[in-house]
Amino acid sequence: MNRMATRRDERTQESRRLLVAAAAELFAEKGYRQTSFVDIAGRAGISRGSIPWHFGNKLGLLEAVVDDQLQVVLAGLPPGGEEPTGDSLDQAMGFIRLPAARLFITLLAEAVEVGSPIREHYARLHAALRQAVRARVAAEALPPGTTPEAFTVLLVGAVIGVHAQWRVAPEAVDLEAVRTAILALLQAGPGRA
Amino acid sequence: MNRMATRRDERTQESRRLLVAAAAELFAEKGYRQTSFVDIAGRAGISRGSIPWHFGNKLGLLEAVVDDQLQVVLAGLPPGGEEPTGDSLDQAMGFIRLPAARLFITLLAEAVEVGSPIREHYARLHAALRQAVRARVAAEALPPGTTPEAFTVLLVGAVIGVHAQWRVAPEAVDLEAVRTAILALLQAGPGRA
DNA sequence: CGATTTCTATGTTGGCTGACACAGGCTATA
DNA sequence: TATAGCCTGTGTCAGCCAACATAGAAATCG
Repeated sequence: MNRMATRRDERTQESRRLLVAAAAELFAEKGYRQTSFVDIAGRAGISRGSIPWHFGNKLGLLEAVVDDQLQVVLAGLPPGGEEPTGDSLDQAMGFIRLPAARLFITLLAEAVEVGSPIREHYARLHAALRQAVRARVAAEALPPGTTPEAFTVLLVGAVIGVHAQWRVAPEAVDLEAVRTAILALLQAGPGRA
Repeated sequence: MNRMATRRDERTQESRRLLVAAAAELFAEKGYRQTSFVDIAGRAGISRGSIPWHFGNKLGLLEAVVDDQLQVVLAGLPPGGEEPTGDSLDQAMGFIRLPAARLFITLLAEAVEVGSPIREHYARLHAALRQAVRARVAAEALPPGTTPEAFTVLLVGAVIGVHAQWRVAPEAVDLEAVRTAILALLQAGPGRA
């Protein structure tokens, strides 16, 4: 039989929630590497030492943030979303402005900036995109002149935006691929952390 | 080579000091069993959970209190103490009013009250007294009509008072016997703890 | 430049807090 | 007198905080 939820559990979940929320905001604002534990803890109103305690290390926090935001995406559009009006990827790009999408774009852009081996993950991300938009959007409609790096950034944003807008079934999006790629990209780069 | 004292050490020692001081006061006021962790923690301004954390259990705290107060006794009289003026145990009894002595008296009285097997320790305490006052006071001068329990209480108080007043050499006082007896007495009795 | 110091940020850990589990005593009810 | 429920108090432990150790970057010096 399952245990009842205790006040301890509630406190733990609340702390994690606050930290993840604060980190998501700051990562989107300043990027992953430019955001320190002090920044996050200050915004969340929790002590700095609690971050590695909860998430092991900074990458663990990023992982929690990514997973959380992917869940936000899966939850669908905000109330009042209208029916899709087009099927080109350019239109899908418009939805990159969604907060969750903004975060992923920022993270990917940062990965490119710090020189992560983004090409290694290109194929996988591309496959994820194709799988996601196969039903409604032709992946071939993407602008062909962009560099692989920028292309990938756009792809991920598109995966998110397309999914949110056209309500592609969750099974159709290989979110695990997106998640793995983002984490690997930010982990690989050299830097102060 | 020994490590430098850190702020952590200081905090630990300060917390222990506050708790021992608060416990010593409350034990002397209300007795050992009637004093709860909440009482002690409240007076010390420290959380209740810290007491067993620092001292293992309530008896560990009592042990720390006893040791601390014995050290106070060993430290000698307050400045300005005059030379001893008498050598009877009755005079020594006057010093039972010393705060440290008051604590021990209270603890022993409580041990008697809860029915600890105080007689088992009588011989040892008596020997401690004889050893302490041999140089200046005749143990045989004690009032002979008192009950063994009250007698023991008085003995311990006298050990402390005599020592403090006449500056008996520390080696002459079997403080370990006093300490052991007090702890054993309070530990043995049945009670709510 | 290279060496040295200072600064900043992360990861680790000792110490503290308060929720929880449990035991023993007390009270109410039959 | 039994029995059940309540209350009080101790001991344990997950969670949190902040000091400490350390590494890498940046600044400063020779």
